[in-house]
Amino acid sequence: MRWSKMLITTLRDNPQDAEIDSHKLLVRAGLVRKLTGGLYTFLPLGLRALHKVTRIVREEMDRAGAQEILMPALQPSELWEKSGRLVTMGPNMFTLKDRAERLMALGPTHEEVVTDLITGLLNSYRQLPCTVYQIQTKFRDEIRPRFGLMRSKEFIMKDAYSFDTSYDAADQSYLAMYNAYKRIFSRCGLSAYPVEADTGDIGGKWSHEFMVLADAGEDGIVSCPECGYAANLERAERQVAVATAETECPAIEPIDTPNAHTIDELVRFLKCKPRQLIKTLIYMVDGKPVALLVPGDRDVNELKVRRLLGAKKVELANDATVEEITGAPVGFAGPVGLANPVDIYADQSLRGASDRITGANRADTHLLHVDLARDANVKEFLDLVIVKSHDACPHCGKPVEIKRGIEVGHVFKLGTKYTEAFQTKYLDEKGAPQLMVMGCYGIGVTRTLQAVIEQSHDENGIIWPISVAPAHVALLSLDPQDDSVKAVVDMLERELESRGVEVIVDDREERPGVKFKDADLIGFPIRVVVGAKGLAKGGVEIKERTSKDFELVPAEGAVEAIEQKVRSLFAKLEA
RNA sequence: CGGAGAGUAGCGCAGUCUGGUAGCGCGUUUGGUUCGGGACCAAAAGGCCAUGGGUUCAAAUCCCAUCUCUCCGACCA
Repeated sequence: MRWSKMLITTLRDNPQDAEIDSHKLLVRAGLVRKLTGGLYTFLPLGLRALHKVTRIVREEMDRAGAQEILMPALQPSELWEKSGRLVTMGPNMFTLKDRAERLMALGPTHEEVVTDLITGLLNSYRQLPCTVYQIQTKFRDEIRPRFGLMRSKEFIMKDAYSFDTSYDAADQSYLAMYNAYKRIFSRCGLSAYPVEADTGDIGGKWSHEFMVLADAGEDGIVSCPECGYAANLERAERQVAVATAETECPAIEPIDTPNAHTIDELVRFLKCKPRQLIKTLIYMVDGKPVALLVPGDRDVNELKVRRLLGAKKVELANDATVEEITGAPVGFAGPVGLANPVDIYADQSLRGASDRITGANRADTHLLHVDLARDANVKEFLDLVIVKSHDACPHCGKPVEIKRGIEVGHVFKLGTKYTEAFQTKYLDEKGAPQLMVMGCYGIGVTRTLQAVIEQSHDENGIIWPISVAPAHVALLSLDPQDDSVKAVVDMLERELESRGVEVIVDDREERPGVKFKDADLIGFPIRVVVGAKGLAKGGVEIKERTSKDFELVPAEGAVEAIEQKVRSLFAKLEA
């Protein structure tokens, strides 16, 4: 393939609207072009790389025994009513009406469609287990698309769904996908690792996310270097020391704290430590106000609250509600003496908390010497807070670390959430109808592509792992007019292509520097340089994108040497 | 949706405060000199200054409204 004939436009400057390196490089290397926020066109080079990823995904899905299907992106909204997700997923969905005024949705995911499909398709234990997958464009009306392909309104997802006769059997299907995922990401040259995750709107009992470590990642990952525990920050738990026997707590004493609304202000004013304070936050849980108590140096994890209280929606109450519940302006809430008592939940670390400072539910006043057991009516002690670095690992008690990561895949044990809603049953050996047990498994294909770039680049550009590179080899013809150079270039292109090595020949009338810069920017794993000078010195130059030096190989032996290099780069990824 | 910033040539930007002929660099086209890590000289093409409305003799510039994009929070592959 000839560079001069291809639609390749590299940019010297970073695009003004890109923030993270991978996004800048996607645009600068001419892989994608933005149409508008959250919508991108894949240009030839970008599409080639994307196809590499989808091919790997396909191969590994097939190897794991999943069967490829293709479901409609356009779906009737009744399906979503049936599963009850029109409410939870609703705002994220693009909906429209057909000419008969029927409400339709552009699929953000396909649990509904696939469950509906299987319900009518399979009805015997003999047909199970069954795992199907598709690679398809998904649509989500993201509140804030960002970072290029990382979070966009339209993206390509591989979604797979498993159907089994029992929870044990479903565990096997889950494991098969889990292992396939590990292979997929390592074949893409990514170091992705699984962490425990929240199941969110998809639902189900248990899930793992596959995370690519990157500072630009949107997720926090809690991990324990000691025992290997790893979880999404949203999900992560911590061990809490058993409350020691407290000394006798003095009687409650109000204290004036003018204008001290925040923990910081209080700490400065009272000259105490944040952990001596108890933060009282009024939350709306499915429309009902509750009070949540956490230590002064902690933040509430709203996802945990949602899960523990079995709620659909959890949000901080507005100022008016806070004033109504506490009888005081925002900033002075406390568990003792609420004007309109509500259910009080406290973080587990506050069990036995004594001699603490809380708001007094009165303007500019706090209470000293509060003993939760004695003075407050706590309904339940729960794990409510966001884990911090150095917290105790929930498994082994050693301090945990917090890193950032990009979620490239997510596997869920769904159980019967959807098969129940759709009455997806099979007949067992005794002829009795049973609900199927489901799992679902997603990979953000376009996001994975960007994650590769985020994890593998330098100041000169992308460093493609050979498995996903737009082409294996960039063949630079430094003197396109020179007959001997031309002869070698033509021979190499022909021979390499006949052996299945993908080559892009830079045959442009450009100075060498331009070609070197572009080859580095786009990030071809192998660079072959043919120039009059090199030929005079004895041959062509072969260089890996990752190394500084090149090998000079006689033109006659170059094809073998290049093919060898391609093979060994692939072998490294398989290892 | 809340908070912050930005829309001027394909890309990156100046000009806006203080109204008066729309500019620079890269890229593109043509000619020439160059040619192993983003060359140089000369010439050229390319703009409804986001949109709509005002103010003014005169608006990229001042005022009002709208739209779009980017960043920080909640959502997610």
